[in-house]
Amino acid sequence: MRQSKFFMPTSKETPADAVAKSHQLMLRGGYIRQVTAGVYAYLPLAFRVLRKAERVIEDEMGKIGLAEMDMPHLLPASLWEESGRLAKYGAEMFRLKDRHGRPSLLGPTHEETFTAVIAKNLKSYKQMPIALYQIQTKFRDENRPRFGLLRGREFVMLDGYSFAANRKQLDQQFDDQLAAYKRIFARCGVTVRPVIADSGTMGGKNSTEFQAPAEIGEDTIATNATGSYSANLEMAVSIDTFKPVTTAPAALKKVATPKQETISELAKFLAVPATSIVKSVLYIVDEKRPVLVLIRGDKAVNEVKLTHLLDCDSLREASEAELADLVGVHKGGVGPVNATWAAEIVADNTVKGLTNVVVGANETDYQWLNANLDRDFKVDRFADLRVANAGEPDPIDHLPLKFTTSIEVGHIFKLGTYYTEHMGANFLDQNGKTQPVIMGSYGIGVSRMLSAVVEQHLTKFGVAWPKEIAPFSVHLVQMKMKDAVQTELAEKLYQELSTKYDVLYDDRNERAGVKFADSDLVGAPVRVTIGKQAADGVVEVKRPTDDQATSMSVADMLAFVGQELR
RNA sequence: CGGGAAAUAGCUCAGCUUGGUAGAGCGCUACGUUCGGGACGUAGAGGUCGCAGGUUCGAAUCCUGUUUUCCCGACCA
Repeated sequence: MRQSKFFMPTSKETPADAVAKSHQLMLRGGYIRQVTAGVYAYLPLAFRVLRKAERVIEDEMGKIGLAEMDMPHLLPASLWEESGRLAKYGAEMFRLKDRHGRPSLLGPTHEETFTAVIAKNLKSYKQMPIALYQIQTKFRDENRPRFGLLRGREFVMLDGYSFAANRKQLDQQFDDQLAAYKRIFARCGVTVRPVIADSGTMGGKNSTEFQAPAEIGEDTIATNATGSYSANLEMAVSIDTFKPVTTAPAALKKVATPKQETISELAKFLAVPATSIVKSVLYIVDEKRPVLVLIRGDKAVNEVKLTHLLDCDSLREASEAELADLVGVHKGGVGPVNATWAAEIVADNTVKGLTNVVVGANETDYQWLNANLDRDFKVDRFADLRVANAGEPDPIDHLPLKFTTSIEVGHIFKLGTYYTEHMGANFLDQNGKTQPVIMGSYGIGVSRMLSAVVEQHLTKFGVAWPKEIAPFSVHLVQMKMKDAVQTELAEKLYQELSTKYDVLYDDRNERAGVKFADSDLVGAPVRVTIGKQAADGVVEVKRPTDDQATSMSVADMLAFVGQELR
């Protein structure tokens, strides 16, 4: 490609709206342009990277025997009614009506669509195991799109679905996907950690996210030093190292704690450690059931764990208005003693073994002292409901957990029979018995992965693209367009290199500084500069991570390029 | 969805407090001088000041509404 014909509007200045480095780089480098919030035009550079990443995915999917296909983006809402997700998916979905008034939507994911097709066309165990995938644009009306391609309202995703007649087949399919995903990320130059993850409201097992540690990111992962344990913070389990001191139960006593709304304020006011306070948080479950959650004062409630325990579709903290209505107190005064308004009281394991604790008295500005479990309040269920803390021992090897912000670039899990049961995707097994098809679900955020790659491969002035997905493999930069000797050599090398590699030839009549700066933004694995030494058949070679270029003969350069791009 | 901020030239921003008819740098065009890390000079093109209404002799500036974008949080198969 001749750069004079290419389109990459670069700029010196950083756009004001971009915060993430990857976002800035892609805007400055002319990779993307925003069209509206969370929606971007992929300019030629980004498009090339995207296409190459897709080719890597197609290659690896082919290796594990998956056929690629393409589902429609425009879907009837009725499909989602069948699965029961129309209401659950809620505001995230782009909904529209066609001219006949039929409710429709733009596909945010395609479990339903695949299951519907399978339900009609897969009838025998002999047709399984089988798995299919597609790479296409998804639509999600995100509340808050951000960081460029990291979270868009329109984004490119690989989504794959496996269909199995039995658990063993599913396990094999899952393992194949896991291996393929590892190869895909390795080839795309993304450093990832597979972590234990939540599988969401539709259930599922072995939920594994591929997390790319980066400076920015929307997730936090907890890992130990050896990597024997790594989990998304929302699922992370850690060992509580606090050892409660048991004291003889003392008499319950009500004390005034005016205007003490938080645990730290309360601890200071009463001169007790936070570990002697039991925090009570009222949750509204599925918009109707008030559930009181107890946890030791120094810990925080993990809502994902709580959702799993309660097996609910939604939950949220009660609002001040609801607290006033149900309990008659401000936040901070809620407690488990005589909490008759709670449909259920659940507690985190940290509450076990505590004696003579401080709890809210269900009266604004009053707390009970010396409250004791079973004597003064009851707990219906105990479970691990807390957010793990950095530094706590992991549950496998008891090594301290380290927290890292990261980008979720992939997610695979064993979905099971949720959709197939709801949508009647059944088959006949060897015994002629009807069974629901067992599904697996696999996804990679392809456009998001671009952000992750850039975040992980930034250089001082630009980016160093991994060779398999670099927009160009070689950037041929001619210093002086008016120099006939340079032009002759450049044209010759352009032809020669183009037979084997993707070459961008900077044939623009620009100053050296402009060319180098743009070249840093293109981030090709090898830059070949044709300058003053062209007459001697000498060129300069530089990789994005090299501090300076190296002069070498054309022959050496060709060998070097071959080595680098092998 | 809650909280905060912003919207003026293609980009980055100033001007607004204290109303008087639009500015800078970069980019763009032409010419000249330069020519290996985003050159310099001269001359130019380019703006419904997000939109609507109000106050006023007069509004980028003050008031009201509205739209959009960004940030923090919540949410996120």
